[in-house]
Amino acid sequence: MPNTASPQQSGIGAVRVYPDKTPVYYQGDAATRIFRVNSGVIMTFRLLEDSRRQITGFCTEGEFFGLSPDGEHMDGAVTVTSAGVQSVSISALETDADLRAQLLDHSWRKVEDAQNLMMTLTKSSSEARVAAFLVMLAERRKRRGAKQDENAIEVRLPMSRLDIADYLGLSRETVSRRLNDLQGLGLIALPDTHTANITEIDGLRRKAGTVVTG
Amino acid sequence: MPNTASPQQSGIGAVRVYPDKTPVYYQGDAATRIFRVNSGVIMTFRLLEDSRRQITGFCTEGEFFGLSPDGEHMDGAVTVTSAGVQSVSISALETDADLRAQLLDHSWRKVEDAQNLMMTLTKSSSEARVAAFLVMLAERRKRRGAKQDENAIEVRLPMSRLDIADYLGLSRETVSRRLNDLQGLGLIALPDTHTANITEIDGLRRKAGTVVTG
DNA sequence: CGAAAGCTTGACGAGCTTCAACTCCTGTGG
DNA sequence: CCACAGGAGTTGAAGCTCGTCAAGCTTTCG
Repeated sequence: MPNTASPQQSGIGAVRVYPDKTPVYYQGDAATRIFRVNSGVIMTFRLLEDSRRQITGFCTEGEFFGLSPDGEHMDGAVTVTSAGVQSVSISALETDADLRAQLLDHSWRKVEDAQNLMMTLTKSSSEARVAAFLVMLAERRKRRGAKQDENAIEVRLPMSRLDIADYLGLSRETVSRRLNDLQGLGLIALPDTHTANITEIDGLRRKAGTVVTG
Repeated sequence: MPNTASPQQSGIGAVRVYPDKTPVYYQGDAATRIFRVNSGVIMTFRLLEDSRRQITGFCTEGEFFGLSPDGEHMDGAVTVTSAGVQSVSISALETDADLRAQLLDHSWRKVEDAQNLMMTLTKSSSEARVAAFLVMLAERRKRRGAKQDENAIEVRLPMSRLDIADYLGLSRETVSRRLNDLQGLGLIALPDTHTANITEIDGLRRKAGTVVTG
């Protein structure tokens, strides 16, 4: 593992840039480092024996991933887009109290996100799930300070339909259908496969029922 | 709030005993304390506007609950059985490094559990979910040092069928049907509604596919 | 420019939810 | 002591949503 020299900033060590669709670590790997997204999008996922997949999260700028209690990664991580990733040895936790505090806060949020996702997965129709997914992405863009007209939020969908499906617990066909339905209802526009223009965020929220904040 | 004097053990403060089916805190309450189960069973859940419910976990001896990043509880908590609960002010985190370390570890496990549950919820048939639920309870009993014959594990089901349903994302009718199916297959016996005797844990595991460890 | 991968659309069937009726158990009051 | 009411659980029947299979279409990339 070729690690570049580490700029010491708040306990954060080596920085590295990955091309898109590149693994960062594999499920089952020894968990020796903690990761944080600098730029781009990372997704984490778990695999079953029969090669089914649950995507457990899409991580964007500022988010931690790769946390593991037992020294072994329970999920895998790949880049969706090209991404910059910081990492720090897990042993740095011993000495860096600030990092520990950050991680504790972040972990609680992760639990919250996971529970939100559970609500979406069990209690919602396919339409509600897809709507919730779009709302989540819109919220995330807004949080990142993308100041824009409320009535034409452009959301990027760098991941494939199958990725979305495996996140929402649906088939790729259903994702495709529901996206088109929402377009037919005039809530969104789909100029190309990887872009969604939200024209009625309120209507979308109503469809979503519960907002996924993860 | 009648808090008894606090036995200081590893930063854990006030102890309190609740009868069964008693709220410990409500969704939306200010999160000023952190809780830990001393005895009995607690369940945490989230509500939607339309009064649907997702049970996010059943907590038994030793488990923490009520962790919240934003000073407000995102879930509610009630006792399933009569239960002893320790609690400590959230401000104790500042001074107690040992508690912080425990919580960080516990939080990561919670994320893992939530993700396991997600796998179960999205990728499994109703039969697999119910089987996974029973295996989870059996594992938990074993972990608690209940040394017993592998071929007659008695599992208590103190929660209602609806509670199980809301945990597994099913209807109570389906839970009922699948439990009876498993009994018909000779994998379990149901002497009464709140007891399941697992007679073939391996067969049950096979049905479950993925084991829920939460 | 052509091949491969990703996406969409249609038809069909399985599995779960919903609705409804009935049973069982518990507790309460006459 | 028994009748009755209410909640929880079970069981049956019908309907709908979503997954699966299959074919056609579009985008991407060498």
